[in-house]
Amino acid sequence: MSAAGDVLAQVSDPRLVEERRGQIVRAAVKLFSEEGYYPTTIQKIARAAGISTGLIYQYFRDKDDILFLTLKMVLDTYEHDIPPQLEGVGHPVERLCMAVWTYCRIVDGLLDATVLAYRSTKTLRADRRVLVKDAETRTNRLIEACVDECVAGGHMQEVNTYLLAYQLVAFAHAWALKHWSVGRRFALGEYVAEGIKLLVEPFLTAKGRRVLDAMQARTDAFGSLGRKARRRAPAGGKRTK
Amino acid sequence: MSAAGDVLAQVSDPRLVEERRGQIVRAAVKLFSEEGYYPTTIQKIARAAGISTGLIYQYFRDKDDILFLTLKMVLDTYEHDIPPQLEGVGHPVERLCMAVWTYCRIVDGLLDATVLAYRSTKTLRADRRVLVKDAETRTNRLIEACVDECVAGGHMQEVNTYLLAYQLVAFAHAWALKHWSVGRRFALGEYVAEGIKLLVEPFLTAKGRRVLDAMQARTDAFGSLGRKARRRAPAGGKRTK
Amino acid sequence: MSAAGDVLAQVSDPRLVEERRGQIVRAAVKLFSEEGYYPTTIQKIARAAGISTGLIYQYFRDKDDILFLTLKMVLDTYEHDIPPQLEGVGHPVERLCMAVWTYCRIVDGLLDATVLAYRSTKTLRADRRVLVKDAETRTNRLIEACVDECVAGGHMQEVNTYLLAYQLVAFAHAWALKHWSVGRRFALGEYVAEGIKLLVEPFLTAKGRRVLDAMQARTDAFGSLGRKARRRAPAGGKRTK
Amino acid sequence: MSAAGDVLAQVSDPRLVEERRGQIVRAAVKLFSEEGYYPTTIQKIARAAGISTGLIYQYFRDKDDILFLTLKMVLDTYEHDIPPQLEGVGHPVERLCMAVWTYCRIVDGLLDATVLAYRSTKTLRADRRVLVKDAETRTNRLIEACVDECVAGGHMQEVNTYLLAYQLVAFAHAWALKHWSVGRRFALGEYVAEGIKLLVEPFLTAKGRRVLDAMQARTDAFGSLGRKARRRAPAGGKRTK
DNA sequence: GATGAATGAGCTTTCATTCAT
DNA sequence: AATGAATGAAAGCTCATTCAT
Repeated sequence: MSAAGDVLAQVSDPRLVEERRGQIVRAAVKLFSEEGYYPTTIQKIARAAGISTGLIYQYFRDKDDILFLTLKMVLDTYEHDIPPQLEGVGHPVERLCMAVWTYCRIVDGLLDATVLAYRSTKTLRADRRVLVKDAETRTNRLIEACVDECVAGGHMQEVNTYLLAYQLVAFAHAWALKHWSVGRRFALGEYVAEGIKLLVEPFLTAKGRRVLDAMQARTDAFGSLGRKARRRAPAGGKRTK
Repeated sequence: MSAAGDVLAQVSDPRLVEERRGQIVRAAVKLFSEEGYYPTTIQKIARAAGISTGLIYQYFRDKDDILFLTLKMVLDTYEHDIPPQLEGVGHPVERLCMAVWTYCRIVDGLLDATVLAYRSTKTLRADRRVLVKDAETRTNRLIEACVDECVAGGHMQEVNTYLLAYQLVAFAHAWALKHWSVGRRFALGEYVAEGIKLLVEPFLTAKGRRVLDAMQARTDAFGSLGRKARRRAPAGGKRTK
Repeated sequence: MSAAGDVLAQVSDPRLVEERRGQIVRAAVKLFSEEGYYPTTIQKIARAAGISTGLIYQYFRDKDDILFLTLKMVLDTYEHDIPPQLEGVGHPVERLCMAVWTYCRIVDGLLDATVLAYRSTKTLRADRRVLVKDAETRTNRLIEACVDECVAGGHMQEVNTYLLAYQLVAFAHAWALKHWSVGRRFALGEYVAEGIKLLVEPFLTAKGRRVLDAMQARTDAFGSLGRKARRRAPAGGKRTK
Repeated sequence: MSAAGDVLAQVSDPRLVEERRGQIVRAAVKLFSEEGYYPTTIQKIARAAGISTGLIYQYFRDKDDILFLTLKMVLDTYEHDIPPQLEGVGHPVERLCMAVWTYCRIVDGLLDATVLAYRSTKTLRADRRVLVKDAETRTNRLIEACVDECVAGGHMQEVNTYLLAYQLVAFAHAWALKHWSVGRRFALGEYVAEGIKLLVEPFLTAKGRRVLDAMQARTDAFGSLGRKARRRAPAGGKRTK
């Protein structure tokens, strides 16, 4: 737990460490996302974070360290922000849809950072890379678990849940990776609705399908959101922030 | 037509230009794929290509130029290697399956290079980036066209062909991007077979499904290949060469 | 008297100044000796001294200041530790031998620090350097005086006392400077005994020689010490502490 | 022979390597000697050598490499310049005197560089340090061999030849190390003459002494040189060059 | 008096690019 | 057409020194 993944700080006050690292990582996410890892200099990060160059090295051992925490932050967001949204959602099919919807929303909020994760994971030192992949695997399992529940409850046919989960994740990621194309054609809500139609609906049993229909009737689920989203993001610019 | 995408050479003999560029790009694909764009130095490329540093600048204006041609080579492979495989394949469903299968095989042959495309497209100068995305779009259209044919022929239900094509492409890419996980669980043939089950079969009409069944019975299509592939790649670790 | 050599402190209480400086210089001697002046950071000194970085600047104006006091401490040890050992020793020849013996013992206790003095004197600011050299000169004079006494008393032939003193000092220093070679071959006592044979005995008059013989017979002077020392330092690797 | 001590160059032409390294080392000897290793920047060395910063790294792996070759150059000068001077000198006593005299002359020509060797050997990486010490040992053996010959020929009493050789070396080095004091009092020739009186003469047998007397009568050996030298170096400035 | 977080100048080193040969 | 030595700007990182608390 303390081995490869730890980023040691030279400053003792934990509150300060927390705060400064936040400052730095926020600046780094933005810059790495916009320009990439290598073109982003420590100087630029420092300036963007409003601190001096030297100070960065009180909180990170080297540039790789910054990238690691930056990617970890993104991956952790995926991992930690989905479960709370599922709380209280009882039905497996609803849970799955909510998971997909939440995942896509998170990606939408971390558009550039998601692209960054794809671009820069390989840049990390090998031991770090493993940790990032582990985090990704855990997030996949979250989705996979939802699919499993559906199958177990007889709401979904027997499918390769591992691959279907992967495909759902790929779908969410594509919102960021291919945003230049996909984002021009769909609002987020529409995108998610189409995704459900493509990657969830076909595998539902009659029983499961009824749940989905009911759910959609009840909430007009993603349509409304979609229309809202469309108004706010027709062009598709940077939105990491 | 000659504007952004052209890579000017200072050498006049076109045959030589062709040859030298091939040498250089082959070396670059390998190195960029393995270590990434920035850590790969021009000197390393020259050494790997068996020529001198200076000579590279007779055939490329700068390092970005090399990356551009390198990515273009990868994208062009996608674009150009699929159609010949479809030639003579008459039935839309068969064509679609063959397209997916071919795409995955190409990706399998360019594992690292595919990852490179994801990592480094954003590194390109903006005008170049557009050209790469265009090439990607054209490849997508290839798949989309197959899907369209299926729908038009009544072999497939009405679906969002654009998105389905995207999902199929994402599926092929995932073989490279998530090879560390997927490659450990499936042989290539199995992977493709599962993909068809997940992203093609569910949308087929009864008519279409019969074609697929017949096809699979006839060729034992991917199963055999899968078994063959399995023997050769149990661990996972194919390298672009 | 207060010009170049003074190291100003910002703290008023003299007792405290004394104590803190002692703390700091002790840490500095150790670190400078082990790693050299430049590789030793102020932070390391502070940590080794058990105080904060900032506090050092309350007692020293800058890093050069610390080096100065550090070297001064070493040089002062030479200068101040010899005379007490000569007290009560009446005969010039005995005094000379005792001086050499004491000098070597001091060097043995400050092995690394002696090397430090050779390495780092030139690093000092010019005005400081002079002071260090003055201290060295005074120590030399101590030895020279002993030689002079011997000559004056007719125990030693007319020699260039200045040079002989220098050579005796060089002999003592060599115990530290060439310890990697000399320390492997001799115990300290043997080394000193050989030094006397080489640099004192040859110049003694018959009269002086008799004194030396008597002295050696009486005390088995350095032989015993030599044997003792040999047991404790067969390998060579005494560290300043 | 090729292990730790080798300094790899990235340039292939050996003549060029030789020349450039000479340029660089000459500049480095001068600068390291004057200001010390750490305060001398690569930029300064490059400027002094009349080349660009980057070029230095084509001929040296890092700064430590430069220091190593610099010190090696000094040590090699000691080792290689003495033997030729002994050629044709037949008598052991004459050979010994000539060796001492030559050593001192070499030191005189490398005043600052000799000081540098004392200051900076410890700065070298451990494996390199050993090589430098080996070179020093070999030079010592040169002197020791001369002493041995004298003893073997019955020209010198039985003495600890190892230690006597060390003292003679220390004597030569002192001309550089304590030049601020010694150089003010003696011309080089006088210094050497006094050294012979102090460290050679006393140990000669009657037979050996006669040779020395004859030699001094014949050549007025160092006196004349001493006077010459005195005129040229009364103050004692930097003379490395 | 004491702390230690913060600063920023300055260092070593790399590498895309040029150009004399 | 080809070489590869040479350039120098720019990067990551360190550390003496300061100063708010």
